Amino acid sequence: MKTFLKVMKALSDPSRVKIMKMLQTRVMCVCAIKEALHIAQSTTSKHLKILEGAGLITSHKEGLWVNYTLSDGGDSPYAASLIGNLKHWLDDDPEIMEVAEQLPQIRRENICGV
Amino acid sequence: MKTFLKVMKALSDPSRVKIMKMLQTRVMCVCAIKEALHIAQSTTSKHLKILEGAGLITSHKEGLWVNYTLSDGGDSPYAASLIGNLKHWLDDDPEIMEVAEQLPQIRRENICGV
DNA sequence: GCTATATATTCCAAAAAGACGATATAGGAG
DNA sequence: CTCCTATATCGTCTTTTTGGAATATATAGC
Repeated sequence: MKTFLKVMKALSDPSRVKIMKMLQTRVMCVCAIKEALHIAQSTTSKHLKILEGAGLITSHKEGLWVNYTLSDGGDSPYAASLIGNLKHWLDDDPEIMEVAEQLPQIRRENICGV
Repeated sequence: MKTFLKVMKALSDPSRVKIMKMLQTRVMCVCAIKEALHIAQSTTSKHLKILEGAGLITSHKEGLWVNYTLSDGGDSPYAASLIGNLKHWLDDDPEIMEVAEQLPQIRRENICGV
């Protein structure tokens, strides 16, 4: 029950859903996600932690950065199912499309001090 | 996005998940659900409204009672998917099993004034 | 009409979630 | 070691969610 609720709660917030949809396109570090969503860095970190705790995403350190990717869902069947469904869900949603459109311009080189 | 979030939020609460699982077994009126979950009647009504608003359940008046059943998911593809998945999810969950076990004893005739 | 019962709604207090600034930690560069 | 940058955590505030008592609504029976 707990693992199920974690997945549902994690996907109950628009920012976190947007993060999931962005990570479908490509790997992103915290600063890129924060820039894409126009939210504070601390807020971004917290959202990522919730998604990771639900088994929906995984983090990989790369020097100073932390890259986040979609999880393979191995931790939780609930996460696996939702990850799969989200691949084709919400693609025509206005909010998601808006984020997706500006995504190519969000590059780590332009945000972080390289 | 909104309809998706509604489904996720609706399923983010243990009582509401239990209601979904009980309705898989049979139709239930408000008083039976309240009795099965040991929660107040107003709380029960509110949970049911949230589930109904998400397209996960539907209500049918039968005289003084209101019977709730699982929705067919026609309103929302997200609801439809989750309704389907929940059919085989959480069957071995301790909390769900506890509720399921006492379900046969919860009959309207024993609770309401007939 | 009146009474009783099932459900819905309102109101309020407690708990949880969300956002942000400030601070702490970690890892690279010099 | 020191400085700088990316990320995580903490403290605080605001907003939302939750639960229940009280009240309102609806329907059946008389």
